[in-house]
Amino acid sequence: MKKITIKDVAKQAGVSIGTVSRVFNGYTDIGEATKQKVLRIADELEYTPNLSARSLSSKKKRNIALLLNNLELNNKANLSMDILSGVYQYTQETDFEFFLIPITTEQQKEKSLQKFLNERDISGAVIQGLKTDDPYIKEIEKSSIPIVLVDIEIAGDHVGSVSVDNEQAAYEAVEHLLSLGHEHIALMNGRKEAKVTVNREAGYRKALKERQIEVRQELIQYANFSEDIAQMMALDLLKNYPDLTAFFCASDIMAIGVMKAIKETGKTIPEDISVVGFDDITLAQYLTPPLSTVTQNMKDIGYQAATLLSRFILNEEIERQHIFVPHVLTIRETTTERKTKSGALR
Amino acid sequence: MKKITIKDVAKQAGVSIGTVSRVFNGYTDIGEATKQKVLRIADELEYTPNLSARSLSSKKKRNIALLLNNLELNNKANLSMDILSGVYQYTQETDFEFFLIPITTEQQKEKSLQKFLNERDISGAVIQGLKTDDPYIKEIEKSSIPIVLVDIEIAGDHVGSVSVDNEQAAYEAVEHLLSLGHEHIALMNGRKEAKVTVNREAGYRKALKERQIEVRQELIQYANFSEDIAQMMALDLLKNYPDLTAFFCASDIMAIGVMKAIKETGKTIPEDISVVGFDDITLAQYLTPPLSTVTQNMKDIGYQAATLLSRFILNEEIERQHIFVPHVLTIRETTTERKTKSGALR
DNA sequence: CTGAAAGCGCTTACAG
DNA sequence: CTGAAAGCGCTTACAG
Repeated sequence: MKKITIKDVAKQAGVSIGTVSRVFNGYTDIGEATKQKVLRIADELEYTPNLSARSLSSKKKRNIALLLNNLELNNKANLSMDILSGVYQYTQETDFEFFLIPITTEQQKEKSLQKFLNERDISGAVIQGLKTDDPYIKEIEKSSIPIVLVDIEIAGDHVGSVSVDNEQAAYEAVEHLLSLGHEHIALMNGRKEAKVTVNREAGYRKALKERQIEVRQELIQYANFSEDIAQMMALDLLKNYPDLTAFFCASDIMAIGVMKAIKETGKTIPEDISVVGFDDITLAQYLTPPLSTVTQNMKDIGYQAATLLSRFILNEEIERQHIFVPHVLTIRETTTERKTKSGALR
Repeated sequence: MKKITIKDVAKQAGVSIGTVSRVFNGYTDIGEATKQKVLRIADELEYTPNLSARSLSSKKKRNIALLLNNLELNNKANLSMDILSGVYQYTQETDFEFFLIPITTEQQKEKSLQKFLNERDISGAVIQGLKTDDPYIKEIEKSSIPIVLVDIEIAGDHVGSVSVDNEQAAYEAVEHLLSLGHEHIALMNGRKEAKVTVNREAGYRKALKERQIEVRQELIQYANFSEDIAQMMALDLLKNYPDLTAFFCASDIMAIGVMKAIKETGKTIPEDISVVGFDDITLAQYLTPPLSTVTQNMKDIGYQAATLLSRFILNEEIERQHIFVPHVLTIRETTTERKTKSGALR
């Protein structure tokens, strides 16, 4: 099957290739008759413009990429696919071309972002999974490539970000626990380098402060978003601080570790210890008991990110460089009122 | 930041663009000195060849794509990301370029596979999530595009497939149940149009036959890989056939539905009813009780598929067009010996 | 070992 | 409204 090109349809239709090109690019000053004829022939021949050629010759750049950092590490939580769906849907609705580029922190050291994008004439990218100490962060700050980051905010007039309002969401989660009567609430937090870690901790502190409850530094742990580490740390916490009655975890994955630790010590969830997670990954609702958590709509995050990116690329008016996507606190069965033991604390 | 091209490095290095091109394409008949110089300059300038231009001008095609059909529907099981990792890893290890193309059954009607691939000069694709009644199946059969299908086998000398040995795996799963003393085993099967459905059913039948146990058609249900439908059907089965003591489910997602149904009827797993799933999605080990299931290594499947595809593209010797990737029966806690009631059956 | 040149499949001013 | 032509950034015979 010989590849059919613009020449073939031009010849068949008896017009020049310029004309064929024009009808395919939506030029309006084309005779209706020739336009129809070209379209008909193109259809018969099953012609589609070659995107490489187009992107080479065209000045308008309409390629956007989704860069997924450390895909395999983040795989369990399965958030990337949803973001992908959102970004992809946006490109489908508009006339952007979509590219997926998996990267790793290692690769960032070897090949600049600029190179990745130049290779494919990509005009901007949404990036997920970047940590504050990743090499690309610095590059993004000093370059002028349009970039939208998921879950991490950095400076620059060509860079935006989208996420849920992590501080507010964490605040609500902790406030939920507080309203249930819990006072000694541990925070199982993520990797210190992650922006969300800082924000979620701020929400935790704010909620406690509002209720005039002292923040106990020893109840704040950083488990690097790891189920196993969270489990270990929770075990320690449970052993050393018997007055603990609740955990707020900065990710569902860590909440799973925490729940395992709680069960290990023979306590029950939520009667003895309440747990709130963050993310609402697929797993969350299938845990026993089903996990109360902060639901983020990752597909929406992807869609919004792509939308914002396109505004940067098209040089359109930007109202806000940082977009908050709505979250909701989904209360399932890992949270309940603190049980008041006889001679309880306080 | 001006885009830097082959011309820039040629000028800087004082050579022709042809020479620069040659060093970047690994030609061996280049003076060592000029080669080093070109490389140095290219590095200083942060030059990378533009892939669009390369793919336009080059005759060798080194682009492969992963087509993911109905991504969003299959999202829960989260198998696609693993396949993606596998295919991507292969392209990284070789010098193929990787493209991801999400498609839907709807889109298949509007745009031929050929068109999708022509657009980007893609020489072959691995496709996941295709059903036997999808439009592309016919197109693949009559075209001559190198294609490797995951989980579905079709005819053609330019098409291959990779999957676990579904019949054998199902056989082992059911045999496991049989060896535990179960005799009345329901099969919660998938969508009839899926090839895996047929194969897994064959394995189920084979296992029963070997033990001379009659296959009861009424115990075989097709739940379309849906959790909810499986739940409904299992409920009916449980109601109408009280002698049932085990379920073999053709996917973990359906196993989840079945487990819900069992709990709904007040029975316990595995004491009253044993359950075996298929896939070993992330969820499986977090269920209560953790699900016994057939583990497939989807990343390996992706990697093998890409490997096979490259052989088609490069016109290399193909030993087998269908590759079986090893599976393992992972026994967790949803299966146990059939309890022998007083006056039990048989 | 290396340069000059044709060509890949398009887009887009420029004329008319 | 449409054609002719330059040009996008490369690769690759063809000479020498």
